[in-house]
This record gives sequence, structure tokens and C-alpha cells, in this order.
Amino acid sequence: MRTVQEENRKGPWTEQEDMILVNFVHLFGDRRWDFIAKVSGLNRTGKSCRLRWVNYLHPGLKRGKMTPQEERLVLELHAKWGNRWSKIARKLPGRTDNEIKNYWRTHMRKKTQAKKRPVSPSSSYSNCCSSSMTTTSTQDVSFQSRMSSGKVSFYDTGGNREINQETEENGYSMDDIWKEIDHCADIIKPVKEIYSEQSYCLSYPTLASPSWESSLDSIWTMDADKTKMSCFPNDQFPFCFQRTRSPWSQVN
DNA sequence: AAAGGGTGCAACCGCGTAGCA
DNA sequence: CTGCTACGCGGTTGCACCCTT
Repeated sequence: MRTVQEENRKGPWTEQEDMILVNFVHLFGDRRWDFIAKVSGLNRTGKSCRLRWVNYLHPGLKRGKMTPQEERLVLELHAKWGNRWSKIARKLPGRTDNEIKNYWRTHMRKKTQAKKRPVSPSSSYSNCCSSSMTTTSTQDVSFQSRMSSGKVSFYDTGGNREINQETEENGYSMDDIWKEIDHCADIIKPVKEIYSEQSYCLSYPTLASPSWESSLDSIWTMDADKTKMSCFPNDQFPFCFQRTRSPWSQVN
């Protein structure tokens, strides 16, 4: 009898695995992960496949640094909802809960470091979020006092009414933030466009939760017997984003 | 140029929950 | 109602890269 550990691969995904996963997701949709994991022959758990898809391979993902607008929105929403990362992520198109979680973690780390060095005008935190963080001061004070009094954990700030109040007093409402984000979305090239610009054969239908079924036929021409990427000309992989650290770069 | 520490991010783990038989 | 399975979420870890000394 073989153990699960013997059967399932762990650790970083290879380019090949990514391609196989993308292929099977396009075939069967981004549900039924255990099934996909099984039929694809990837020695991964369904869970692992789902995570890889959601956090990295999903075509609607935006890569790169958070914009000031996004930073502000994360602050706002976290103040409102606490560590409900997936809920927050839904309000930031193209960002994953994992990404936001990581961002927040980094953000809070910087904050606590700044706290340790109290009167440093050029603290890393203020540098990082200098752009237009109108909401930080009050939150910092209340949050940090709660932190230091041991009432909250490192991550969990819970809901914070004060910040909402303050934003309203400042006249910077959620509507304003949304307007900025809309404006931003105009500037940022839709993923679809980027794909076509780079001569990739794929055209992804929507940014969030694409309905693959509707466009499968036109997009993917795959021989059921071969799991080869007939849809990727010249073995190109349809990403508009760059991998910085990955097994891929090492392959070349 | 090398070493060491810091940072950021991908991926795993455990738990809660929805859906189904 | 109960048990099972799969999925989703939040927390945590590991490691590659970057920066400073």
C-alpha cells in the first residue's frame, strides 16, 4: 500500500506541470480539482492544483506591485472586514487573497518595525506607503495600542470603526476609491489585449471567473489522446506576466 | 567579491463548511 | 440526520532573491 506522500508531489511547480494544469483546467473547468489532479497525471493533490491555478495561473491575475489605490483599498477593507482575505480579494480584481495576505503581512511587519524605531521620519513603512495613505495615522495609533496591550494578534486587527469614520471625515469615501480604481483599470491594459499583443493564441473571456465552456472550442484545439499543447504555437506559454523566481528561469 | 541578514512570495497545512448520498 | 467528499479560507513555512556591510 502506497502512502499519500509517495504519490503526491510537493514543492514548486515546474513549467511542464503548469502547462498540463492549464490544459486540463481549460478542458474540465476550474472545479473538480481532485478529478483534474487525477486525470492530468500530475502527482499533485487537487488542493495543490487549485491553489496553483487560483494564485498563479489564472489568466485574470494582475502581477506586480500594488498601486497606491489598491494599497488604500486593502487598508480600508481590512479595517472593515479584518482578515477576510478572500472577501477583500474579490474587491481587488486581479489580486488573490494570498497576494493580499502577503502584502498585509509585509505591511504589518514594516509597521511594527517602524514602531520599534518610533521617531524615524524616514521609516520603511512611510516610504512604502507614502503615496497617499490618508488613513494610516489614526489606524496606526489605535492598532498599535491594541497590539501593545496584547488585545490583538499580529495579524488580526478585527474591524476598525475609527478608520471608516476618519475616511468619511476626510471626505475620502469608498466611492472616491472606486473611481480611482476605475480610472486605473482604464490605464492598465486588459489581459486580453496583452495576450493578443504577444501573439498568443488564447483570448480569455473575462477577467474574473471566466466561463471556459463557452469558448473552449474556439480557443483550444486539443487532441484528447495527446495532452500536448497544440494550442501553444512554438511551445509558447500564454502568460502576460513574468516569472521572476521559478524553475522555468532555471530551465533555460 | 563574498557573506549574512532581510524581504517577498509561492506553496503547504489544518480547519470549517457546503453539497450530496 | 449522518457521514463522506471536495472545496475554500486563513495561517504558516520555506526558500530564492536582494540589499547591506
